[in-house]
Amino acid sequence: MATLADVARHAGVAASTVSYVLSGKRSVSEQTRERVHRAIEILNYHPHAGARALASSRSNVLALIVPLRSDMYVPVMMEIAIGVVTKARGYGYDVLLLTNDEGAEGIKRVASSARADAVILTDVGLEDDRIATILQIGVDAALIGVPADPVGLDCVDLDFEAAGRLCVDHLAQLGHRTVAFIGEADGVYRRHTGFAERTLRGITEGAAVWGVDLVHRPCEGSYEAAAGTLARVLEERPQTTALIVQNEVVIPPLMSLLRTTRRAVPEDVSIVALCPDHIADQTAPRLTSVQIPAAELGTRAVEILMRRMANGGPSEVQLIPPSLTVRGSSAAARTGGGNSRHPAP
Amino acid sequence: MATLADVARHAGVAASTVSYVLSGKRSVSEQTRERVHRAIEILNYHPHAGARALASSRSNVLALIVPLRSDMYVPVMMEIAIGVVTKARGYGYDVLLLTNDEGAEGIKRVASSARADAVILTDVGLEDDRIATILQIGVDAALIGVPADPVGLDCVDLDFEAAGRLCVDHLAQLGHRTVAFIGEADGVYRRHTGFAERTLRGITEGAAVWGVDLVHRPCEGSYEAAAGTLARVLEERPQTTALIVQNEVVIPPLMSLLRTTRRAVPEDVSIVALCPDHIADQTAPRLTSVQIPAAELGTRAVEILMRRMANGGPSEVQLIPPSLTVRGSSAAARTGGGNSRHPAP
DNA sequence: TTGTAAGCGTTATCAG
DNA sequence: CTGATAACGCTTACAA
Repeated sequence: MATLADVARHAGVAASTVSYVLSGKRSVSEQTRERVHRAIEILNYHPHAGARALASSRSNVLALIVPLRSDMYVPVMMEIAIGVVTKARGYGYDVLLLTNDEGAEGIKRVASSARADAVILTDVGLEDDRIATILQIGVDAALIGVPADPVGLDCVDLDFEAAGRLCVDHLAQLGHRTVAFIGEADGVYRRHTGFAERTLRGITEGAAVWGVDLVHRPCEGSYEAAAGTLARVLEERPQTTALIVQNEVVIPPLMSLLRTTRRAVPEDVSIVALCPDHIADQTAPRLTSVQIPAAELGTRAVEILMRRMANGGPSEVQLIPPSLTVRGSSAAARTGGGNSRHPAP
Repeated sequence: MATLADVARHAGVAASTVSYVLSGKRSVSEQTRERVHRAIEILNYHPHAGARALASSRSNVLALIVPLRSDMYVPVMMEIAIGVVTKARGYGYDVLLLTNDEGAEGIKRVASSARADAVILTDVGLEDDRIATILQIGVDAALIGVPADPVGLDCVDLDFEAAGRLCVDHLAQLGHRTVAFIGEADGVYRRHTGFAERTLRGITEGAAVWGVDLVHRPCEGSYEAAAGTLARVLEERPQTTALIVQNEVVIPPLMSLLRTTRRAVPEDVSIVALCPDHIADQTAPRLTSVQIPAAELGTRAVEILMRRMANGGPSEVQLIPPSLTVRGSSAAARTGGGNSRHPAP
């Protein structure tokens, strides 16, 4: 492997000049720059990342911490990761992938060993123990998700509360008065995951405002869970005309159950989902949904970090405004004073 | 941040001694080792990764290259990544996440800048341009997937050919004689993705051996695609009694379509899937399936690299034998000489 | 516009 | 069993 010194020798310049050509931190005459570049080309020179990190005390690496839990929707995670990596590369950064089983220790490790310059946290809970570590060691960080107390932290997330409200608004405007919210698995709420609780709040408040009669049912990802939850909802509240669904894996079973029990979507039951667009596009009928902008969450997190590492400045919470796309799964509620075609026995 | 020198001073020993305490590369008296460890504790010392990489010319980092294509099943990718990261940590390695949009350049970059010691490739095609790069720069690599010419390469994959044959065996033994294979999206075959072609070959050969009448239908992930594919298959070959499905995302639409058209699974149509277990468990009835051992692929890739970086030795191709789990979606074919309840008009 | 040289924090060789 | 010390390859004042 050629070193900077080799390049300098070959180009007949000082080592520092080569370095400056590469970093652009001081002006270099067109001539010598050319010569240096040629030498780099010829010798196939690649700067040694470790040496660079040592001398500059910057690793040009971002650490991305992902959960290894399986009760979260994986494709969203993956999309975030892709977004992060792609954006980071645009700034000349690489991305280190950490799982959460190292917990806060992992963050401490990569930060204090200077393996990474900054950290991106995903799946942030309302009370998240990793936050204490971040504040304590003072590593630059961006959170995807908003904790209960975001003071001094850079966060980005979909505005889930507004998203929840948006779902209710849409249904209420269509005349729906009895709505069920099929949510994430119970554990997600017990962990006080921010996005889940905020969505619930938005939906609850929206329902109160519109006078919509609402129930919330957490739901695991299996077919049985979906079946049980749906059956219970329809039995207890046969006048239900609309479903809001936040648990993406439960959408396919839900759809086929409705079909099996001969309830047409959207004629008998309207559905509004909170999910990535490509999920909403894969069902028949397509789902009216509030989009989860996963890739954008990733790229924004990177942008936040780049800004922070350059400027400093005050921390901020970025809430991305939700947008609801009307597709085929929602329609005006069956008229007739809340009666249903499927009255209780 | 405390440095090794600080620790040495605090413990009253030479810097080299501290280094040796950490690496264990030469014996140190119980006493001094204690003192050093105490100093490390007190000063909260963490070795500087860059300095280490520079001095030892090993980064202790693995690079994992993932595709950013969306026509591959994402959860499998994620599971592989989790497996890789977890296993790598066990060996003291961190994992750098690269997307394939840098292509072979990305590999070159991290390898020649010594950002990573070795590379793990996923989504390996039969003819993969990244292989040339790997061989050329001589970086240690493990491929998840097997190229057409694996000479000199370390590979690991599910034995997809055997997996395909296994599916046919199972169905044939149940008396099925007309089978459709719903495969990956057309692009996957056009890219000559190894696993897809091998599966097809296994299925084709199995069908030939058993005298099973087989059609292969590539299928995109949308509901419409699934619907179209299924409709066409059933129209053209109404005597079809079994489906082999390799495209995980079309499973939910397929199931609900069968339900809608009043074909019972497994009474009218048997289904065998090639997919991760948790997918097979999420439908009703649960799917008879050949498991895709995603996490194991990841951990094996790491093990291969660790062995290679330690020993050298000849390269190897590890094909994990498939295992078929019988669940509720497959049953004996309807008897009666291949007649169907749904004859052509 | 360019060169010189002092680190950056480890590892590993060579003595003792 | 332990200590000095020369690399490792690059960045960045400080000079010229």
